[in-house]
Amino acid sequence: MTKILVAEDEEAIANLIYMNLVKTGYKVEIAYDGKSAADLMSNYTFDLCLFDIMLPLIDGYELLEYAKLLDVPVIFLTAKGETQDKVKGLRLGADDYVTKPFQIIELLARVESVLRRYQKVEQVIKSGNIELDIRSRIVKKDGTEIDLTCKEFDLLMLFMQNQNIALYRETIYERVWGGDLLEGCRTVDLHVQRLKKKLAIEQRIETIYKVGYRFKGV
Amino acid sequence: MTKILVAEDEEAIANLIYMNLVKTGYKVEIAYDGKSAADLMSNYTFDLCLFDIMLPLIDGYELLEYAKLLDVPVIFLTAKGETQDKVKGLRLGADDYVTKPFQIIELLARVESVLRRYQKVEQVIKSGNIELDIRSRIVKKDGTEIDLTCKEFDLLMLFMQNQNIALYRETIYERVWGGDLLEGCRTVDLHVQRLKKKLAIEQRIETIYKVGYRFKGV
DNA sequence: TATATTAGCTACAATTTTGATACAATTTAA
DNA sequence: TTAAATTGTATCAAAATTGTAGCTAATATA
Repeated sequence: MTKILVAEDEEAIANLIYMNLVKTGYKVEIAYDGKSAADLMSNYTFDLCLFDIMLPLIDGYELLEYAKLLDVPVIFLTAKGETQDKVKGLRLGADDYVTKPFQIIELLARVESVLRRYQKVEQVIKSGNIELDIRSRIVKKDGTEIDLTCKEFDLLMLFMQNQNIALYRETIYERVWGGDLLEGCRTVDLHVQRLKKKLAIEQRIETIYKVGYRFKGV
Repeated sequence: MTKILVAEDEEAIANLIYMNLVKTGYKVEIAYDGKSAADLMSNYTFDLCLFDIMLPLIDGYELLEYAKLLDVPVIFLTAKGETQDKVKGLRLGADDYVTKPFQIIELLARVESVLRRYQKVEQVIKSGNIELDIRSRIVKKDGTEIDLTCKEFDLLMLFMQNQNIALYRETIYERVWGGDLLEGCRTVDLHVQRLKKKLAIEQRIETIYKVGYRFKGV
């Protein structure tokens, strides 16, 4: 999951950003001052940072230097539309710049753009000895590649994205095949079966009688 | 010397940009409409493009697509401060965006920033015994040059820029040919086949049934 | 325990997808 | 202009995936 660090001292703006990023599917940490942001950076790995320039304790420019050191892309947020700041930010190596007040959709677009550029979008899901890479569509068990068909891969991806969650047959069908599951259709069962067999993970995919299946996480 | 293409129909702005870029030490070509810009792009290699969005004959968005095909970074210039345009531009893959009226120093900073960002991107991609130089469009295998056609080169470049990533036929078509892949069109398959044969790398381009192809990195 | 429903299993056939080759259309070069 | 190269379409064969059918085993409930 893609992790984003937001350093912003105005709580209202921080919350607005937080909610929208989370809703979009990112994992987000908030720091209300520069010191906390730096601490978070040294303890966790982030895929992207959003920094206000004017921050208590440590300002955005200093944070930027630190982020560059760690090779994490940075987008600056600032109330000042002043050109001088923009120039300084970009010269120092910020990846982008958004001026407050900004439309949230613009921020999201820039976030996406920078992430795409950096290819930091996380795409590998691990669970026990199973590893699924969404980008390459390669599945490994104990490090050795397992050859899955298209549907099998999609099914496993759904399971691994929803570990320890009961998935109704209807839900599975809808998410993997699209459309509605017809009465008496055994397609889902059959594919679950094939997946179990290929990966030899009979015990990790539990059948929930009259409901569907559940992939046990570790 | 770094070469920049400016496509801008307002002469006053074009001149302002031209003078400042030249003064900073860049080599600059000006096009007053989209068609001339496209012609220049096909005849010369640029390191960066500055495109106005609203242009006679061919608009900035179309030029962007062409530039992306040639792997040239693009900064959009536009009079419209509208968020929608910004979003559209960034989504389509523009590297940055400057709204008119802009301070020339801000434009210069963004130019510098994008160039710096791109110069980090290697112009020669190596993978095993295969070596692809984007600028000279030369491909070598075990040090000896392999003669590829235009499409074959673009295809290989896409593969080498996306090693170990499952590329959907739709994506491949969009990125190499542009536009949408029509139902039942076998063009991608055929070119992959030809590429495999010419380079004798059958084992390095894997077919992903019902999805597309994957170039195995080393 | 009996019964009805639900899920597991196997085989097979239909469909879809891909590989290979030939050939025509178009563009580029001589 | 002619020749050569590139590019895409058509066709056929081969391969893989996918879902149905039919049977058996398991489960829940009365």
